[in-house]
Amino acid sequence: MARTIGSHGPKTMEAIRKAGLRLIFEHGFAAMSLRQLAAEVGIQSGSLYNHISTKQELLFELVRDHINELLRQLDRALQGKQRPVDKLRAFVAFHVSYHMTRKREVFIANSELRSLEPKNYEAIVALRGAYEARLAEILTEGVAEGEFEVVDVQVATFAILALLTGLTTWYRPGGRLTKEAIVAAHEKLVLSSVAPGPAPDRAQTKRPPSRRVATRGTLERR
Amino acid sequence: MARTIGSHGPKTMEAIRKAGLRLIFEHGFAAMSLRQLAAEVGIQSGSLYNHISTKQELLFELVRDHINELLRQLDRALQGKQRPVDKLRAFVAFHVSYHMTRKREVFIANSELRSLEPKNYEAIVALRGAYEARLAEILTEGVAEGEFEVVDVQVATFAILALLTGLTTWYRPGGRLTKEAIVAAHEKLVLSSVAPGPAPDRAQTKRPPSRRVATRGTLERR
DNA sequence: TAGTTAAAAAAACGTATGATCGTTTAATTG
DNA sequence: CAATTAAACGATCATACGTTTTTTTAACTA
Repeated sequence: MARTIGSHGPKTMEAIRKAGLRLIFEHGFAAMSLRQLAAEVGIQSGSLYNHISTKQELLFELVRDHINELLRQLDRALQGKQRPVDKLRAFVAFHVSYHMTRKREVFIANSELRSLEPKNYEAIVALRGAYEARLAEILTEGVAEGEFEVVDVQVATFAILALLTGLTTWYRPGGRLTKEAIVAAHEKLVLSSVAPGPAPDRAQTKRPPSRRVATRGTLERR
Repeated sequence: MARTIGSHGPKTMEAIRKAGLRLIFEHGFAAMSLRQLAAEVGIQSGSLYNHISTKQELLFELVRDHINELLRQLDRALQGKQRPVDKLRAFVAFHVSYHMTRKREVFIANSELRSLEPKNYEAIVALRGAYEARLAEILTEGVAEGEFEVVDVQVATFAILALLTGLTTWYRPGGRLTKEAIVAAHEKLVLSSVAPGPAPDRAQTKRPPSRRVATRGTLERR
């Protein structure tokens, strides 16, 4: 017995990616074995090599394709928006909605960078940088036009991204809140966080001078 | 040749923890081998078992002790604070300052939950819940006293924690910004994010009705 | 100082891993 | 329909893993 009746390359590849995504999410890249993955797909582990050349390639492509799709859809969501506040709102709505359905990919893209080989790592970091740049651009414009106020654009960019992405750690479909409520909650948080003007109890608090800094800095991600 | 001259249990244990922290951070728990760890410490891999009983125990204790320390110091930072806004500011300042020095622990505590055995996992999740509860409590009080406004306390809690913790992914000592500037940037973001009142351009935006919800929900973490 | 405990080295155990390779069958192509 | 390609099976390779066990030496204790 050899080739299974009904086998079809593209279909098997899809099953591999789907199972890989789940197993890496649940166990981690290193802890997922190819025997485990193959069993999940319904083939023998040696057969995986008809579809992927290495285990590393599977991880790389899962992460890369996720980020590429994210960029594609973000650009679509931002289309036609002119004012920074509209862009930011669209960014938030898109990010939250999209990430509700990509919990696994996001977690893996954050936790498995270290499992990527150097060349792959660099490619992924560059893609992530492109996504971050879009938000930084929105904030920079908003600050320049007086619509936003932040202490530091780069810090705000990373912080807001973290805030928005954090939902993947707790969100589950069918929970207490509707998708719309969650989007609304994040919109309020984010749009308020960069709103010009005082934070609570300015009259009784000492705050650093309000500085509007719109420069890119030397901050690095790990 | 057997016992090395100058060996001292507590000291070796500390070296194991330190090396373990770094290697797990850099490679992941599953990808770090005990031979690698032992080499880093300067002993043979079998000798590790004089100090730890299993590889799993090492991970568990690293994560558990980190969170316990976090809780201890948070409570100290909140001491004497009465008003919600003061508590929140103290929370932010503490969280940001503390996490600047615990980048590795934090990343591991977030990405290696899945590497914990069920019993250990539950213990850690409970500890994390205690930390989250402290922020949720502050927000709830603030909302009840009219100092804060959020769409949903639980969502805001998780979002703010994510925002504050996100710094560990990019912060490096000696970067462009001083520690104080980073704390200030986060304070502005967080305190503004829960500030009562309008987000930018209320006049031109449709927003959901402002609801002050202070209930605990059924949200779950992964 | 003899006995005990601690902590290391060294070797081995039982099991597991990513990947290779040869064979077999199914599907496709001209 | 024969030949080719695709995709699977089954076995194996070379290496690695967490852990155990025995031995050896250092440090401590009474």
